[in-house]
This record gives sequence, structure tokens and C-alpha cells, in this order.
Amino acid sequence: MATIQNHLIELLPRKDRLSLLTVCEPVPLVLAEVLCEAGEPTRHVYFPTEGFISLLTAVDLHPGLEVGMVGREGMLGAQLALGVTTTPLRALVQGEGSTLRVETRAFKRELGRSDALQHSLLRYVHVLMAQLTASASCLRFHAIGPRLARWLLMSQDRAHSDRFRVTHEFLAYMLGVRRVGITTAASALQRSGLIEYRRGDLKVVDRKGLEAAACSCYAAERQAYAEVMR
Amino acid sequence: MATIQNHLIELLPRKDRLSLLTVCEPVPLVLAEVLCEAGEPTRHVYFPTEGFISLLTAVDLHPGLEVGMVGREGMLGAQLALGVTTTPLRALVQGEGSTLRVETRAFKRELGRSDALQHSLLRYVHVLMAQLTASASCLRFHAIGPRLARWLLMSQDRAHSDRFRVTHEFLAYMLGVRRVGITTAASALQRSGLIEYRRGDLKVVDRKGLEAAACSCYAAERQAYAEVMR
DNA sequence: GCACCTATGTACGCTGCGGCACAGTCGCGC
DNA sequence: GCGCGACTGTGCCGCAGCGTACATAGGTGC
Repeated sequence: MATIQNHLIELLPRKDRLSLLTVCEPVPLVLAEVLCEAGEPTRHVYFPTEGFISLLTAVDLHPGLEVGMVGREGMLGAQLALGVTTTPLRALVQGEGSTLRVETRAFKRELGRSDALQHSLLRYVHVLMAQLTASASCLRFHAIGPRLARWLLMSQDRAHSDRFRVTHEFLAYMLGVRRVGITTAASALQRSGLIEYRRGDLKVVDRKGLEAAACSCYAAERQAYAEVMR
Repeated sequence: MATIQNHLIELLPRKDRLSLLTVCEPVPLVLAEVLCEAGEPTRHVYFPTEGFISLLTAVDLHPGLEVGMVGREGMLGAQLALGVTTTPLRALVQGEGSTLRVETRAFKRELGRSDALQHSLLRYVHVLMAQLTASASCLRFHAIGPRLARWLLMSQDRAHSDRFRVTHEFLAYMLGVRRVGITTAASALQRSGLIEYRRGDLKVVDRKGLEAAACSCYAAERQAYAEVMR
């Protein structure tokens, strides 16, 4: 394994990294797989190397509002560093790829062994908090169009690809809106030449333009990450 | 100081608690005071003993959407346990009272000294994350009325009083809606006999009724706290 | 090539809330 | 006790997004 391709792991000192890697097993990220149910004990933690994962919260009848994303810049299961074994979030594979997986018990051992790992995770928890905070205000104030643009950018950053397989239906689910709302917003973006799509296959055409169309939350989150994780 | 009246402190082992208390200084919580600006380095941490603090996030032109509350069940500044010295949140005193304050450097020393303190704070961070998550979906899906009811209940829990000094204007600011929206929702609650108010003086009359009127997020958050903090 | 399912486009009425404006009304200070 | 500012109530208009329904079109399997 020449490059590990997960930023949190890459940032570890060599010794800690090698130790952690001995308990990592590479597994594929399969689209639509649920890696963690809200409220259930964490079985494994995941360090994505390709593809990404959505963090969803349930409320009343709507069971899948996205409040965060995890790609190779982060990990799933950072709550273990907080000493808790559950999260209120559901983790859904969003972009196909691969990940390193670690069994909870083994990971806790590594945590006890490596201060660097512990510190790195705690900082990442802070990034997650910033994401949650940004999501809150974004959900309250921003219109579907800019939110869609932001979603596409964030996904692109994590998928490392300008194409995804997503339907309007699915995007609506993530953003907590009607499918029709997505159709309207997406066709506006398409008419403006920012994206192209057909039948579940979406392509980012004009990234700069999309950034201009996205709400401020996109830039804010990138900055938050950069500040804390360096 | 017979009872400390802050739950996080009370939960510490005697030795750690006494050590922490030597660096605490009691200060009053003054209404409308800003204890921490978003993005600025943390100067002090606060353990409220009476009264409470709102955590606000800024977005675009609206500079004060509430995404969390801190009362004697928690603290302000838990991010220090994560190894970061800023938060994206503004902290505004909401309910008059008193708090124990600790200077950042001294608090870091205590953190280094007491595993119990560190662990307790990390768990509390998890509670905050649950609050942020709940806020996100609540902001997206719930109408003003139920959100207002929830706000009143959460405030009452932390203020330990059935009256507060709040204007519609102010509530609108916290909930991220128009003042008129609050007037409408509040007068509905008043007509139903759940609350009474006049000119900035609000009183909870029927708590049970208010609980029924509140959105599910209220119950959800209480449960999250109970589970993690015991 | 036909049937059927999935994805997308479009239409229509409804409602909660936004922006705005203005009218009472309470209470404090002078 | 007068004036003024702060607080609350009400009205009007506009719009984004909701619920729903239905129409079209691409893709798949037989």
C-alpha cells in the first residue's frame, strides 16, 4: 500500500500509522449500504479512501436528512474518541469506492496507544460540529438551488470525480425537499450550463459556476476544515 | 460552597472537583452579554450554576440563529477538550444567573490533570453534537409554534423558573423567523392557556400542555442527554 | 417490438412564512 | 401628565415550496 489515501491516517506519525494499519482491513464501499444505524452501537470505524458517506438524521416521518459528509478527508466513527459508542446519525454510502475498516475494540486499543490518533480524531470531531452547525443554518435559510449546488460541490470534492449516479428522488431525500423541487432546481442549473444529467447520471460541467451558485455554506465549511485540520 | 450546582462539576471525583474549584471564579451571568464570539480564541470556559446561555450561529445576513443551549447541565468551552481553541458559535447570555468561570490556560492544566474531567467533557461534546443535529432537522421541518414551545421548555429547564424576560422580537431572532411569526404563534399558545405574557414578561402556565405542543425534538434531546451523561 | 419500471417534466391549488406597513398600548422619564 | 420609545397586534401581498396528479421518455426484460 504505497499511499494510504485517507488524510487522517496520512497525518499520523509513521509508527502510529503502521500500527493502525495492521488492524485495518480494506473493504469496498457499496452504494446505498448503511454502515451505521442511528443509536446502534458502533461495530466498526471507517476511513474512506475513495467514495464517500452521508450522515443522515431522522426526524418524524422524514428519515433521511443529510447533515454531514465523510470522504477521505475524514472518518466514520470518531465518536469513539469521545468515549461514546453510539451516534444519533445514520451513515449511508453515497459514492462508491473503498475504505479501511477497523473493528471497534481494536480501534479503541489503537486510540489508547496513540495520542496523535486521539488528538487527530478530536479535531475531526470539531470539524463535524462545524458541519452540523452550518447544516442547521443552511437548512433554515437557503433555497433549494444553492443548497443543491453546494451538495454537488461537496460530493465532487469527496468523490474525486465530476460524475455521480444520483436521481432527483435521491437528492430530494438528502436535502429534505420534494423531488419536484430538485427537478426544478436541477433543470435551472442545467439550463445555465453548470451541470448535465440524464436518468440518474449527473455531471458537473462548470465547477466555478457551480461555486458561484452555491450558498455560502460551502466556502464556510471548507475554511473550517482547513483551519482545524491544517 | 455547599452545592456546586453545575452537573458536570458535581459528577467529578472529589479530588478533581476540588482542584478544579480552586481555579474557578464565580461571576454573574448578565443578560445579553456575549461570552464568546464565533471564531475568536476561547478566553474562559464557563460552568453555569444559574441561568443559561444560547449558542448562536451566523449565516449571511442573519447573525443569530440558535442551535444549542447551555445551562447548569453543561458548560461553555468544551471545545478545549478537543484540542481546539475556537468554535463557530457565538455564546449569548439568555437567562440571568451566575456561573463559574475558568481562565483557559488554567483549565487546560486541569484537563491534563484529570482524566475524569476530560472524559466528562468529551461526553458532553457528544451531547452538543446531538443538539446540533436535532436543531438542523427541527429548523428544516418544524413550524414556528412547536419550535417556540420547545424553546420555552428548554429555557425553563435551564432557567429553573417559569418566567423569563423575552420579547417577541428576541424570540424571532433566536428561532430565525419574523417577529410577526412569533406574535402569531405566541398568541395561539396564550389563547390555549399554555403561556401568559405581556411586554417582555413571559410565563409558562401549563407545562404539560406545552410539552404536547412542542415538536418531538424536545423529548429527543432530553433523551440524548440522559443516555450519554447519566 | 411490447410491456413495464424508473426517471424526469409539468401543472395546479394550497399554505406557511417573508417583507412591509401601520395601529394600538404600555410604561418610563422628564 | 405628556411624550416617546418599546412592545404587541393586524393586515396585505408575494413567493417558495408542499401535496398531488399525470404525462412523457429512457431503459430493461421477455
